[in-house]
Amino acid sequence: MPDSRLTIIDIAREAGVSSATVSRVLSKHPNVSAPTASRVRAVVDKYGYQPNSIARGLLQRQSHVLGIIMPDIKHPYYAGIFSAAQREAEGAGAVVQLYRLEYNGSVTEEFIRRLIERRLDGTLLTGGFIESPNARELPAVLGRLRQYMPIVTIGPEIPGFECARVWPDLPNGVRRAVDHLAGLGHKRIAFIGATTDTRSVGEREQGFREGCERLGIEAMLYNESIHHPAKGEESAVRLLDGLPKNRWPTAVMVINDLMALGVLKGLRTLGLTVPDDMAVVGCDNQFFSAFTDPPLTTLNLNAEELGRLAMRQLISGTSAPFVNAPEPIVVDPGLIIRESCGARRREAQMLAAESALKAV
Amino acid sequence: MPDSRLTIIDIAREAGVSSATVSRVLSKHPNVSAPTASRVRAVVDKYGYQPNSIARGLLQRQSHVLGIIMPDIKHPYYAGIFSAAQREAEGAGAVVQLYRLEYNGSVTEEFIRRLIERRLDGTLLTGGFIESPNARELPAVLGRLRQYMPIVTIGPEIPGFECARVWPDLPNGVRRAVDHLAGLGHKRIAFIGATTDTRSVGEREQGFREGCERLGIEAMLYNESIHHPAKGEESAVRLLDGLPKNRWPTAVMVINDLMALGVLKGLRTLGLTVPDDMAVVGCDNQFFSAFTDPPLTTLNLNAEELGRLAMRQLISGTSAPFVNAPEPIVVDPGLIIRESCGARRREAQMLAAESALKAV
DNA sequence: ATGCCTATTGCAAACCTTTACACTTTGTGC
DNA sequence: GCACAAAGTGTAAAGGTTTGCAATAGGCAT
Repeated sequence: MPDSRLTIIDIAREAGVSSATVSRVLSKHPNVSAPTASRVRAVVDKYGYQPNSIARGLLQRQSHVLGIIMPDIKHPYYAGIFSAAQREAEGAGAVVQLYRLEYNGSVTEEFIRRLIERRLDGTLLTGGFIESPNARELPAVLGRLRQYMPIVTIGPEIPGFECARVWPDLPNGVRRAVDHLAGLGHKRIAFIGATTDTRSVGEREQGFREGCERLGIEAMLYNESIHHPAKGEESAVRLLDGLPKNRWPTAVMVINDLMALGVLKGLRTLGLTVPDDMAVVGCDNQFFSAFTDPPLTTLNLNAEELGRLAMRQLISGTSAPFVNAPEPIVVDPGLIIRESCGARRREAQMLAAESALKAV
Repeated sequence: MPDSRLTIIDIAREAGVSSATVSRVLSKHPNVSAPTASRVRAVVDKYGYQPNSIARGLLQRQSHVLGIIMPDIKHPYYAGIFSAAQREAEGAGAVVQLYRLEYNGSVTEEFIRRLIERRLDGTLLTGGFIESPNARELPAVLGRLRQYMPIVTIGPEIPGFECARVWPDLPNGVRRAVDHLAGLGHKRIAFIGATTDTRSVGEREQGFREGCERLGIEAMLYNESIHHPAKGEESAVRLLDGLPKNRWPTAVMVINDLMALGVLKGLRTLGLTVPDDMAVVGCDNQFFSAFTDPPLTTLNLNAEELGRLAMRQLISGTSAPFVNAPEPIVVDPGLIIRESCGARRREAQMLAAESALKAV
């Protein structure tokens, strides 16, 4: 592989100039005469020479590589974040590396080492591992990482560690969904949450409780340990378990669309009709949510927007890395109203009644 | 940020040894006396020193960074590949970078430059851009890339360019699905494919044609330009368009599960029941496919297996980069039978009939 | 005491760029 | 003709590590 060992020195020799001049030509430095520049460029093109960004990075202490740390790229929520973040980085001439850290994992010293070693230009963290309130070591270990690179999180505030961050206003979003369901006449609403003690769960639950309380609605809470459609299917059963029919919830808010997908199937299996027997609201607005049966009403967390904003922060931070943490960016989730909550049907009925009235 | 500038020289000075000795301690080289080693380690721990992998990479001409080039990480098929590939790389102490290249993009000289510049240890390519039969420049441009790093593709053979690759046996897989539908009594089967001229489309279509021909079944082909559930919803209408009812297809094979999701919705809207009025078979076995209504029978392409195998090849290739291309690894897709094809229902009916017979 | 072998350590080159600084040449204004 | 500035180019250092080779010291056989 002759080409791959080709260095700037070889090009310089062939063009009859010094390596400095070649470097200047390649980086479009103005102080190069036109004839020299074109001679150099000819040699560069002839051999297809491409400078080694590793060597450049060493000298300039900038790798143009950004790390993204998240639990599971297969989960559409994280895929959305990653995708948008990658695009944003690409636009800035940088490239992203994925580091996986499990939902319930923790940011260990050892994990941090792997990041530091790479001398990244910055790191974007998101996932349960930065949300756990009892991770006492988190501020210290992240503080250490920050000595090497700027950090941005998509997550809640971390007590004892300030940094740039982006986060959806979950309590408000969920409250909005509860308001909507209440407006449709529901008096008993269930919430299928999670047993894991993370903020992204806690804030949803909080929003739900508050929303119900404010409206004097009966809040029924169920938690699941893992989040997968199959688990959602099971939890549909739990919703009614041991309750007389007149105490059944008439609506259910599900912690994410993946689970909601399972809940829909579970309700179907039980012979219940959505939204007539049970209204369902999900969370995430996944690509599949518009195509479930019935199409899912869901809280749009706007994963891509989160990813885009976070990466933008990170990129602007890399040029001025150690300023004080800016105000967190809060993204307000919007409710996407489809069929599963019954609002559309009701709208249609009202319209029909109206025109019937007119006809009389 | 004092720590971040800490070099091996500083550690060496503090420990009263040379940088060579520190390096040997850190890389577990045997020729270091126990007292020296522990003294060095103490200093390393004291400052939390972490070697700079950029500098190491420059010297060793190995970055332990692998590139993955694909169209869209949000698509669950690609997410599966990426996820599995990342895990495999992680297990080998390497890290992956994502480079996005649109479905219908082409591997340009400029794009290749960006990869070469990074001096990656290897590249995994997958997506329509390596499948187009009329991409005349592909062998040349990939050949150039290969001068710098080993290449593995998840894709069909590229005429004029040999490299390690992994690919599902699509014709055989689709034929298997057709056989299955024929076995259920279907005589007119539709295929919703794509207008794009890529091998992953062509091979499916080929398998479908051959499968139908062999069994004397009427093959009805429909192509869509883009693949999204919304488009699938539309294409459900096209399936019946202008046909007398007795000429309607009774089963449809859809190019992927995403589209199938839309087709299911479209059929529902038309008032058709799946699988009674129309059997549906998808392709990909996505996480949501088990939870559609009805659960989708689908051809399992095993994206994760593809990603895992490809990355494994790449990693083994990085140690011996320029050997002749090995035999391609062919993964045989399996048919996952759920409800949407009607086989389950039929099974149940036969069972019921049987026991009824016994009862008589 | 001599020679040889081994274990340990240090020296210095190499990896490939970029860039501050110095030098040469040419042009301009007086 | 001279001082000075500007433009173009080269030299060499720097970035942080690894590693071949040399050097030193100690142990052991002769």
